[in-house]
Amino acid sequence: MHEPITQSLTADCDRLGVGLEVNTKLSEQDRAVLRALPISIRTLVPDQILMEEGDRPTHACLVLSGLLCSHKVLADGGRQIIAFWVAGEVPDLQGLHLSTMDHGINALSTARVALVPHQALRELSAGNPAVAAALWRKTLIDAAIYREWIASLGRRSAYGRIAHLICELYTRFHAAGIASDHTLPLGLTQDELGDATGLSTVHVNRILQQLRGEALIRTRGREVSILDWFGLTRAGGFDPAYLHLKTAG
Amino acid sequence: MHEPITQSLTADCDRLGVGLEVNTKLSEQDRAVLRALPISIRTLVPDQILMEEGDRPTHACLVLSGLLCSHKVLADGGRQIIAFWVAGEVPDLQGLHLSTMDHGINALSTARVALVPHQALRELSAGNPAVAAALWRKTLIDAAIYREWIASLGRRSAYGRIAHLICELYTRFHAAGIASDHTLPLGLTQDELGDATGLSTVHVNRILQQLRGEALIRTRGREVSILDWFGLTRAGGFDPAYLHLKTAG
DNA sequence: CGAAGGCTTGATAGACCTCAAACACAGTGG
DNA sequence: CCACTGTGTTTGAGGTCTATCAAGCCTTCG
Repeated sequence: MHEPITQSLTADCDRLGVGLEVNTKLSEQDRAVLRALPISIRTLVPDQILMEEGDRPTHACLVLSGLLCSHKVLADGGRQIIAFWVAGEVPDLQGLHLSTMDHGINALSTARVALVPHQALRELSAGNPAVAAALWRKTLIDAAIYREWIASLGRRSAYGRIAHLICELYTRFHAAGIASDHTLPLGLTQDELGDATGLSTVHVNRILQQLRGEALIRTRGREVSILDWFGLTRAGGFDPAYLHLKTAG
Repeated sequence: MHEPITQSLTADCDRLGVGLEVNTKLSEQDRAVLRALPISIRTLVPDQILMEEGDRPTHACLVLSGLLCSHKVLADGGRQIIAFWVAGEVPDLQGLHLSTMDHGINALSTARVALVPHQALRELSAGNPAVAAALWRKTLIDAAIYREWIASLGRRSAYGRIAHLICELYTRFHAAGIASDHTLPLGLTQDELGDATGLSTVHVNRILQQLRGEALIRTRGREVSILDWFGLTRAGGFDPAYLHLKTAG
């Protein structure tokens, strides 16, 4: 917990620009504008709820560190995780133009977030088309990921879904500078993995055993190492085009 | 095919404004700007492909009449429908800021579409913040629908999924002025219904029989009538909040 | 009238879920 | 230092939901 405060705050101020640059090239001027946004920083503990369905937030939330998720709770009490959010991302960017939350957001690990007033972001967008386009583009990429999840949930087997999810998360963590060496500090329980893939905990466990048995992955605690990247992408039918990474055009 | 051309063209020119007004209030001036967009009209036959995964379109497509869908094809040949698009909607609005299509778009019925150059839409957005916000907002609502589909595919039974889809499509068709009296001119085969809900044709057929047997719906050809709206919403766990209709705030 | 596409039905198989219990591990308090 | 506790993981057995296969039927349309 004894982080070098000054350095950390500097990095924090730049986190949105860095996050957007995963997908979009920004000018130094644009990044300066983003650094100037007023933020207040908050620390979340695991499972802490940031927003709930029906809320009408006035601030957007930028993830500085840790992992957050969006989720929906169904009538029968079942939970479905809709999305994962890593450092540099804004889980509730849609709040800029939709007043009421149609899902909840909570922390999955200890996490630090920066709260930014919607008003400040809207004014910035109005005055700076390049930044507005970058933010819009980011919301479109979020939607592209939703589309891939729809395909995954609708047409992939449990085996394929989990393999695909690991591929996606590794690629995104890697692009965000959080993972390297094919090792993914995932921090998810098998229960949460099930809520994301529409499977039961028990079945997630058995699929993970299968993936380990085939020497595609290794798990140590809640960290996943990918032993055979090509094999895993084949198992999940993973093609990163839908992530629209800057490096991939 | 002998439509009254003049009247039709007038309505066509206004279709984008009318479509956006389903979710967002526009000024008369904004609608005038939208009417001034350069468009070229094209007629599609059922199953005709408009765009394929990997394409880099230069025009956006506005649906004037008929039904279109977005879909993904998986490695094993399985198909998942990602979204349905009705009159007034723009299936590939994400193309404004994402250069490469990550999914395909095709017509499900005979359909008329208007092609609008991306460049014209971008310039319009740059010069008119209200219209830009309306377009952005529409892409965010598309994403909200994706989120609901993720929850549906992940956590609802076949029975709930189909009931929910019928509720959603009736609500959207109704908002678009295409359906009324709880009768939905759906025009989908059971095969297509299965591709949207991640189910086999055979199972879709059995679920429809169940819904009919419970007097929730009636089908005549490819038209669905909802006999018991409240019962159907309960069967599907349907709450229209996620559609962010203008009338609902 | 024939052909094609879509709908319906039955039988069987398999994927995945539920329930229940044992096990592993980290954190806590005595 | 060691029970104790709680959370998460693993295992087994049985059941349910949904897929697959195969065939017959019905409607539409040329």
